Amino acid sequence: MAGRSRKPDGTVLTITALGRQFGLARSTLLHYDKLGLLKPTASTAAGYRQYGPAALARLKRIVQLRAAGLSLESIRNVLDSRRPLAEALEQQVLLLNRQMQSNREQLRVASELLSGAVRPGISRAALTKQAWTAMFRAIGLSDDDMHAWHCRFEQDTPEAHQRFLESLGLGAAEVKRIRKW
Amino acid sequence: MAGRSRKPDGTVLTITALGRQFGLARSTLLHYDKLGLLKPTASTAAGYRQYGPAALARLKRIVQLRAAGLSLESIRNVLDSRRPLAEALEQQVLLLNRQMQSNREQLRVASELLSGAVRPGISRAALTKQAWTAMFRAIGLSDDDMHAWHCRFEQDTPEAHQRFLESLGLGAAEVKRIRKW
DNA sequence: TAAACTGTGACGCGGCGTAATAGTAG
DNA sequence: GCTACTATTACGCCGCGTCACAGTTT
Repeated sequence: MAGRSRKPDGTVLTITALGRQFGLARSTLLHYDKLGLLKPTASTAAGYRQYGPAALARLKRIVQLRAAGLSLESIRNVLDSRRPLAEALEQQVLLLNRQMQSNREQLRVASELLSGAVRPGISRAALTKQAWTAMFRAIGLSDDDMHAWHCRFEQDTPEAHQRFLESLGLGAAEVKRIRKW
Repeated sequence: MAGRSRKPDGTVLTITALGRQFGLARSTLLHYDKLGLLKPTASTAAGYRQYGPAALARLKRIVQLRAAGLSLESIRNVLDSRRPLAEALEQQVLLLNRQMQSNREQLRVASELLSGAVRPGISRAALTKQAWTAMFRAIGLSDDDMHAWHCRFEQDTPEAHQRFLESLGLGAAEVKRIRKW
């Protein structure tokens, strides 16, 4: 019995079975194998891929990191300890912010074209920022109140604060300035 | 002179010159030609592409629509009147919203992994929404004040209001609810 | 003649999906 | 022998960038 219980999970899966466990297609796992991202634990005499518990655990991490949008190459570097995880994630956050910035810009252009070129003079950033401060004043907040509000936001959830400022279309410089303020 | 002044712009550009006018690479225009998106107006005896005013105008629209993120295929359909512009733009807005949703989700996952799996029970949406209301209360706003604030935001810049609510990670249903409120 | 252009065609990127063909397991 | 798997190889997508090689213009 000790021999049986020593190994907590002796399951060995074929490629399609493993895919089903994670909602992935067979072609995906074939691709990962070819890239060297996820190699099968062993092979049968006929060359069938066999995935053991170790491969299963590795795939779990792969799926997790892909959910954060990391490239397969980057994931491989992290899992093979060629690169610290935190570094890859921080870079990924920067990349995602750039992408969202780009998406916002495209959304703005599409909206403008849809409505037939609205107020092309004033930049959207200024508009949105102005609208915000105007609304804060409308509910009776002074500049000091706004300052206090930013401080609280920054201390509470700095990351959300960052994203909020960026969502106004502000440049990196101004975001930094306000967060230090 | 009448013959000269009848045509307002007789400029004919070579491929690289045209590219410089729009900040595009030669390879880009070669690509557009191959796709049938932008054909040169004429050709020299040696086969050199020549772009006239009409091509210039068309390229201007192409650049504009690409700034909204439309695919080259979609742009071609619009410019060749196989598809109404508004329809393509509306579909593009939907696509961009999906992409931003996806980006937000990836950003959330990346942040969670960075901070070492923080409170996996509570959803990020709830957290962010809670943080927001908490901060509003912290500066002395009542529920009625918040209501008034949302109303103002919605009337002023409904689109920005929509994006702001989505940036909190709220689902489409809740966004709709608040906007109607 | 040399530099700076032009043409065409092919390959590469990322992350797989989709055949096509042939062998294997139950 | 039938069906459901498996293997490998190659091509397609999108929007170009980047050779490589040859001809043209200045």
